[in-house]
This record gives sequence, structure tokens and C-alpha cells, in this order.
Amino acid sequence: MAAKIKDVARLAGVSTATVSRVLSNEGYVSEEARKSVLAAMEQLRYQPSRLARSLRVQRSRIIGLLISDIQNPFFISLVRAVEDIALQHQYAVFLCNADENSEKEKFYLDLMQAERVAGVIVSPTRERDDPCLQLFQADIPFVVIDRKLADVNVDTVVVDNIQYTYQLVKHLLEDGHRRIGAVLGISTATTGRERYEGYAQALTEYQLPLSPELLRTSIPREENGYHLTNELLDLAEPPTALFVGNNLLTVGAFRAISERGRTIPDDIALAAFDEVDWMSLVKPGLTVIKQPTYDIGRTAAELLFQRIADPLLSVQQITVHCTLNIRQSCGLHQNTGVPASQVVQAAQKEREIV
Amino acid sequence: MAAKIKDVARLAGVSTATVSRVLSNEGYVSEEARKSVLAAMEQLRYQPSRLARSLRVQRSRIIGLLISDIQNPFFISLVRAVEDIALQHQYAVFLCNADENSEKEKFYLDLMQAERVAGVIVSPTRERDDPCLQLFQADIPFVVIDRKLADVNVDTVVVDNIQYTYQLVKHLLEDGHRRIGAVLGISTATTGRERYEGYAQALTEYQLPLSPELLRTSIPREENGYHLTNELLDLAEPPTALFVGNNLLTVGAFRAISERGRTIPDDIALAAFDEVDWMSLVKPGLTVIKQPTYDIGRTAAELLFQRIADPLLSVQQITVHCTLNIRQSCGLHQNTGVPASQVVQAAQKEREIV
DNA sequence: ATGAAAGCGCTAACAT
DNA sequence: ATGTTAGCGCTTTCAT
Repeated sequence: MAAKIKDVARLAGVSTATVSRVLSNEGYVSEEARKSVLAAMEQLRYQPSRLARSLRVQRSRIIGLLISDIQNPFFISLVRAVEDIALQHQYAVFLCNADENSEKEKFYLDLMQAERVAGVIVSPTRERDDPCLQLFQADIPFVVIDRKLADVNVDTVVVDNIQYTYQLVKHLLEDGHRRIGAVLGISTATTGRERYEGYAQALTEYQLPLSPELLRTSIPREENGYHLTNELLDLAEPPTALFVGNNLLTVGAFRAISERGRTIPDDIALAAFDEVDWMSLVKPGLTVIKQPTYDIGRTAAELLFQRIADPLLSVQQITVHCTLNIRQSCGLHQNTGVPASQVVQAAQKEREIV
Repeated sequence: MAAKIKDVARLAGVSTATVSRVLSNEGYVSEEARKSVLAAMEQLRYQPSRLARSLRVQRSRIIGLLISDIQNPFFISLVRAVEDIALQHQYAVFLCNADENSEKEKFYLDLMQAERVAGVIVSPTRERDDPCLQLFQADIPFVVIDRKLADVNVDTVVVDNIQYTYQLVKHLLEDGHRRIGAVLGISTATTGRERYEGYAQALTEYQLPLSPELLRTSIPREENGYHLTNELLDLAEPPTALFVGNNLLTVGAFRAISERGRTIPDDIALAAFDEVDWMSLVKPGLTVIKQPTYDIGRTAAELLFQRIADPLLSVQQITVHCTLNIRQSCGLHQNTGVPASQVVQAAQKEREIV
């Protein structure tokens, strides 16, 4: 097995305490002792056991990151951000993927607790989420991202889904569309529900009915986007425009429309939540709300480390701003009430405390 | 703090040994004792510390997964696969992202060693990779994926890059192209080098020179694909076809071509390594080699658990098969020597031991 | 069938 | 400036 602190101490002719002091750069240790310890470490290729250390100091230098779907590009740069910040703090990231499955979510949260992680960042699969509450009750520092959690006052980083969806759908309305379909994620997650609300607000403002047949929801996966869009296109009177509430659903929607030989935006307009890099490659470019994914991850990680450092800190609920990227998929917008430039300007990457 | 085994023992009126026996379902324990222990656990919401357990039994139920770039979709379903298999074995996955940076790679491998993970799956950033060798010398079970490692005989899961690239480039040649540019990943990783070899083999077979000006290599990132492709398009005599060696590079290449208003395949043909889901959305569809990413991950994880179970098992080097997805991006293929159907048939998802 | 006790590798009082 | 020692929470002989 690997060398341990005792071996280093023996070889260096000092006690384990001295070795530990060298390791942590704390306390007094003579230059001479330090040198021989360092030499011994080198010689034995000593790698201190973080396992033992964590047990002893009763906290590990690992944070858990539980995302709801690793297939979703939205989470990828978020992961990168968390990783970057964690690295700065000398922490490692324990990444888990709930796969939109609340059982897996519970499993992983239990696991993180059992591994005694220092804190957790989580995007809950549902708004009322017992496993998350349990985490909260166990006094484990944690930060919620992307989706809000009901019944607890906890550090949170989200975007204003209602407001941005409202703007996006309004954009479609201003282009003259009156029959706008919606393909959304399930409404047990707040993102799904709020995006529905934004959609509903916009229609209501234009005194349009909220026709149930135009609304489709499911777990946000590509195949679901595909099927739901097909359902909408199969309607006796199909929508002239589509609002899609998530990037995976968008891939499916796009494919469904293409396969039928329909063209965007002439046959049907398309506007969606979430930007993905390939969207700049497809023609026509998609009009989307772009979330600052890296910022969300960075902010959440910073919040978490603040909370770890000071558990008594007051709770912060941060809303980050998005950008409206207007491209060609909703058609010409000569008749847009709000000029595109103004909309984009209003959506700087600022932060506000709610 | 959370309840510990002592608390459970006290509440249940038994010793810690008995609690431990209940926990692990090993050794004799009376039905009566079991019941009261279970009740005590419930009441205290006891979560055994895997940290302490790992220290005691000298091995954790965590495997490390170090991928070279989390932005690359290639790795995502691979991650999913590893996660699925690990879960079956009651292991957790410690996912790290080297970001094509060998310092980060070293940092994470050291970290994994310090955390005493049970084993590691890694896609090395370079062919001669000291941190990986160190892992090997420390007798930590590990499996190499995607890229081979020189100087050691270690469990490996890769694809036959040379062979598939050869087929793909030959396809371009059979379509009549004689000036084929290549945009590849750096050749310190075996994927880059081997894909170059496949390219070279095909050209050589057609007795074409290997013109250095047609070959561009860099770290596989989108912006590099963009710049390198622009360089090729800027040549006095630009290539009529392009082979791109990796999906991130392909996004960049595609963008560069689009931005110049060039059309695929009329102005320039395009064929690439790696499939990504959005490729079915762009027009024209891209001709690509599709790697069985999930299979690669699954195979690697299975190999790792075999090795953990029996360190003396003979080393396995597995080559998984790819699929050639022929679409419209390399032009019509009436003049293709090998019919597409036959090529695809030859590329079933079989396995072979090299 | 159960308990007592040692010890995994490390840190942190406390003593010198 | 350095060493001694107890103990983090768990498992596992070895007794009984």
C-alpha cells in the first residue's frame, strides 16, 4: 500500500506531528526538519490520505453537484463554472446526474451526505422535493440552481423565467401570430411552470384564449419535443408559431418540423428558451432566450463557499439576467413594437437581489 | 452533527458491533436485535459515514472518471454509461474534467489518489503521460479510454481511428476529390495522430502527395476548428473537400464555411469524425463516423470493475466498432466504389480483442 | 449471538 | 520547535 505519514516521519527522523505541520504549513517547524520531511515525502512518493484527513477534521474538501440532466448542454458550462470555482478553493467536485428521476436524485443526495461532502449544489427535479428538504434539515450547506424549491428559504440562483418567456412570446404576438403553441417541460419543476405562466401572461395581454390543445408538456428530452411537436402539427388547425421551453425539446421540435418538410419561419415560427452553440449553424437561426449558464454556475459556487465559510450568513436568492437573441426563426420583425436592440439592452448580465 | 453508530447502538441497547452487523447484513444477529437497531436508525435518521467506513476497510466505493473535455458531447453519453454501471455496483462516480490541460490532469489524478478511489477511468491528454504512469505504478486499477497510452500494458477501450478515417477519406476520394484538407486535433493524443495516419494512408493509396499546407492541427476546440478552416479556405488553391477529426472542430469548420457563404457540398465537401445529435438538423446532413460512445463507457466501466475484483486478471485492450453515417455533405456518391450500405454493414457494434 | 477493543491515517491539543 | 497522545466513525478479530 501507499506510504503513510508514519513512514514519512520515521524516514525523516521526526514525529508525525511535525510531518503534519509541514503538510499544512502551520505551526513552527525548523528549516532543517522541513527539508528532511520534504525529502522523505519525495522519496516515498507520499500522497496524504484526504480520506483520513476528512474524517479527522470532520469535513471533506468536496462539494457535490447534482444536476437534473447531464445530456442537457445547459448544465455543461454550468458544471465547468462550478469546477473552476471549486478548484480555486482547493475543493473537488462530486458530480451526479439525476437524469430527471427523483429516485436517482434521492440516492445521490443520500450518497453525498454519507460521503460527508462540505456542501451541495442541486437543481431539484421537483418543486416540493423531500430529499432536498432532508439535506436542509441535516444542516448541510446547499444552493439551489435553475429551479426553485418550495417550503424552504435557501440560497438560490435562477433566472426570471416568467418575464423572459413573456417577452419572447410577446415578440411572436407582435409579429402577428395569434395561434401560438407551447411545448414545455413538466410543471413539477418551477422552470416548466413559470415558463407556462409567462406564455399565459402574454396571450392574456393580447386577450387570446389559453387553448389546452395548444399546450403540451413532458419531461424535457429530445424525443418528447419531437412527439409533442408532431401532436401540435397534427391538429386540425395547427399553430402558426411555437414556443419551446427548453433546448432538448427544441432539438426534437426542430426535427419534427424539418421531417415534415415545413419551413421555419414561413410555415411555422419558432422561438425557444435556452441557447446552444449549434443553433448558430442551423438555418434559419433560432430566436432564443440565452441563459448565462457559466455565470449561474459561478454564482452558485461562490454562494456555496460563502455559506460553508459562514453558515449563519443571510440567505441570498439571486436572479441572473438573460439575453434575448433575435434571429430569423420567428420571421421578419418590422412590426415589432419593441426594437430588438432595446430588448437586448435591457438584458445585460447584471444581477439583482430579489 | 449527524448521528453516529454509537448513538444508534446506545438507543438500541446493543453494541456498535451489532449495529455494524445489521448494516452490512453479515454475521449473526437475532431478529429482536435487528429490529431495535433498525428502529433506532430510523429514529435518529442515521446515515452511516462512508468516509469512516472507507478509511477502515481501506477502499472507497468511488471510481474516478477523468475525461479530457467536458464540453465535448462525445464524453457525455460516455459519462452516462459509466454512471449507470457504477450505480449497479453501488459505486459513485467522481467526475473530473482535464480540459485538455495536462496540469489539470495531474492535479485530478493526484486528487483521486489522495481520495483513495477504488479505480480510475481516464482519457489521457497525451500519449506519454506521466501522471497516468504514476497511477499505474501505484497499483491503482485503471482503464484508459478513447486515447491510447504508451509504455504500459493497461486495460484500454478505443476505436480503430486509422481504419475508419481511411474509409472516410477514401469515400471523399471516390467522389472525385483530389485536394483534401485535414483539420485535426493535436497529435500528442493518439486520436489525433491515428486520424492523421488514416488520412495519409488513403491519400497515399491514391498516390497523392501529403501536402503540409493542407494539414492543420490544434487542441480540439470549436474556435480552433474555425480558425484552421479559415486558414485552409484562404489558401491560394483551397481544398475541395475537408476531413475534420473531431466534433468540436467540426462545429468551427461548419461555421467558417457558412460565414463565407460557401455551400456544402457544392463549394466544399465535408466529412468528419464523431456524430452529434444536432448534425441531423443542419443541412446538408454531415457524413461522419459515429462512435458508440455509450458502449465505450459501459465497456470501460465493466473492465474497471473486473480489474477491481481481480487485479491479476490479464490486461484487455478492446477495440469497439464505429458506424459510417453517409449523408449529403460530401456530395453525391454515385461514383462510390463501396456502396454505403455495405460500409455500414461492416461496422456493426461488435467487439474484438486485439 | 453479542460485546470489547484495536486500529484505518490523519490532526490538534497539550506537554515539554 | 517538537513529540505524545487521543480520537474522528467505522469494521473486525477475538472472546465469551
